[in-house]
Amino acid sequence: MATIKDIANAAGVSLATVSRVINDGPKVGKETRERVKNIMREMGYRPNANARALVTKRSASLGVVIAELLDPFFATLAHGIETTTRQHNVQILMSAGSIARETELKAIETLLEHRCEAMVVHSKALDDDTLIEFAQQVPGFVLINRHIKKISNRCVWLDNEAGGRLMAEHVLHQGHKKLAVISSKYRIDDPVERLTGIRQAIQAAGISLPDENIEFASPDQEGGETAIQNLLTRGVEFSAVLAYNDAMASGAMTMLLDHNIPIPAQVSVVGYDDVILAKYCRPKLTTLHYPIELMASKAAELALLYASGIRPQEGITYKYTPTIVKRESVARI
Amino acid sequence: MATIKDIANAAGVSLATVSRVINDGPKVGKETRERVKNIMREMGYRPNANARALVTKRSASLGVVIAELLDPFFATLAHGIETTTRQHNVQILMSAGSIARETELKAIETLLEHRCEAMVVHSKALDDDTLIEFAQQVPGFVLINRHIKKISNRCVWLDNEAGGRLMAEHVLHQGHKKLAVISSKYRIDDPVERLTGIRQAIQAAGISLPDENIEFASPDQEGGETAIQNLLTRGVEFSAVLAYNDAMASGAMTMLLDHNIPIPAQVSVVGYDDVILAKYCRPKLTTLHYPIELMASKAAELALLYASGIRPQEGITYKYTPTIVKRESVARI
DNA sequence: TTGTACGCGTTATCAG
DNA sequence: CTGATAACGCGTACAA
Repeated sequence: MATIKDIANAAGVSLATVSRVINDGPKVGKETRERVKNIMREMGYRPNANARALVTKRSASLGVVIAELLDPFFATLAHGIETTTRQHNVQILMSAGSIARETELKAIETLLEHRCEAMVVHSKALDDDTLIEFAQQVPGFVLINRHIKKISNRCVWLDNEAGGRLMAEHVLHQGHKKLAVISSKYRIDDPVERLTGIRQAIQAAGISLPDENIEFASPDQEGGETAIQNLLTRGVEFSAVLAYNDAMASGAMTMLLDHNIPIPAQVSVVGYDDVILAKYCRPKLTTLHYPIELMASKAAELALLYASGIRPQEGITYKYTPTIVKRESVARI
Repeated sequence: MATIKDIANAAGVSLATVSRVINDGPKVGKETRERVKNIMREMGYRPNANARALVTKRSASLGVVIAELLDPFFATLAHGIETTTRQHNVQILMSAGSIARETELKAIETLLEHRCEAMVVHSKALDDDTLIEFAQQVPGFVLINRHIKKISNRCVWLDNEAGGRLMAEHVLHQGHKKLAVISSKYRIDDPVERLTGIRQAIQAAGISLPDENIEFASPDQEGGETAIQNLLTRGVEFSAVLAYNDAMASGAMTMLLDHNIPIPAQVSVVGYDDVILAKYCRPKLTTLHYPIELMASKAAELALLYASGIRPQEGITYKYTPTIVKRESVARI
């Protein structure tokens, strides 16, 4: 592959001149510029990003760490990042962290080796201190879907508690008194925050939520199915179920319908996230809209901004609030 | 960030020695090695991937070009690549091509600038010659979901025609005689190949497929809805509909159910791709399984292999065939 | 306006 | 076993 040197030789000019026309440098003769450009085109010249990154110490690329590309939630997240990086002509280095300490760490470290100064990372397995350290080390380090007070201005996150309240309030307003909750069995923050919000709303309504009305399972369709199965088996009575996410809600609906329990006629279901399947399943799922694409765009923008030298504003943070999307899975009783 | 030089100074050895311990070089004293390793750890040293790529001319990263991260099909594809690259300790450079000539080209060129010798690209907008040229230029250039004869051994693709035949044969075997087809309005190869297969099977069964029974729309849920709407409006009679993909099938089901047409009691629906939503929608979708994750893994492996210097075998190609997955959306009549 | 020379962080080739 | 030293491709002060 042709180098800057080859071009210089072919054009009968020096390396410096070629470099200048590549970067639209200031002082180059009109005709020299044209001549060099033509030669570059003829020889199919492409600047070597590695060499460039080496000397400029900037990489024009943004590192991304997410849990799992397969998951529609993360696909949406990735998409949000991709659209904004593309506008900035920035490449994405993508890694999956799998919500495992070792993997997440490895992913970030590899990104570090590539010297990308901008990163948006979704980490649930690493502890605060580790993340704070990375944030100190990398100017454009931004966390998504997590809030660490010490580095608030590097966090783009969702108010999960508010979300929990909202979903509970919605069914309460529809007259439901007996609620069931199917939550995630994984001990990360999100499920406990959402559950906390749910409890607040229920308590405020003067109702109780017995422990036996709460099921913990894997946060996917299968988990939703088994959770409902357990609830049904134990004879728990409920007219509404609040799910940890849309996948669980979908599984729940499947299992309820399999038991000839009509939705929402007999039981209402509320999801969380508003991923694509919420619109696809039947009945269409009433759920909480998680503006993850928007948040991801914001995170990417911040990462790029901070990486470019702008210091993050002190004391600020980027908190988003979910909103309820009413579709067909909730009925008034 | 500490460089190899800093480590050398701190350890009182030369650059060469440090480089050797980093790469597990052959001849280094046991104790020197330990000492250097400790210093590296203390100083938080991380090799600079850019510098390394510059001198070795190898990048330990694989470029990916797909249409759209949001689409579950591509998410699955990306996931397949990710799992195999992770095993090989290879970073992913991810780009979205949006099925647009300019964008796809730009994406590949950026990857080229990063000098990644391995790439798996999904391109529908670029012409054969352009792609062939890239294949010549990049040893590890592999196409996924496309077949170009001249570079067969760089192609991992699906036999779309066979798929079309299979889906048609399935409903024909179930006794259906009046079929409708909802296809994609985009003029890329896939829809015409699938349609060709469908036609072959129908013809072989001695049945006809009038043009008015075929609708072209955007290959998503909305397109599926409008396609069915058009069919219904025009009074076309059919007992089975073959969709271009699962999203369209899902949209079709929604619209049919909205018209109080039970599925599969009155109308059967078959999808294509077997993306995640096929299991989530109700009734669960009978569809063709597109082994895209497997294919993506294969493509990544080939790309890495070819990039490592192994020459692709002449005359070989990587053709996959879809298989029917029977769920609940097709009935015998 | 153009050219020279140095440095970015590594690897690799020689000598010792 | 270890150490100089020359690349790798490019950007950029400093000269000319």
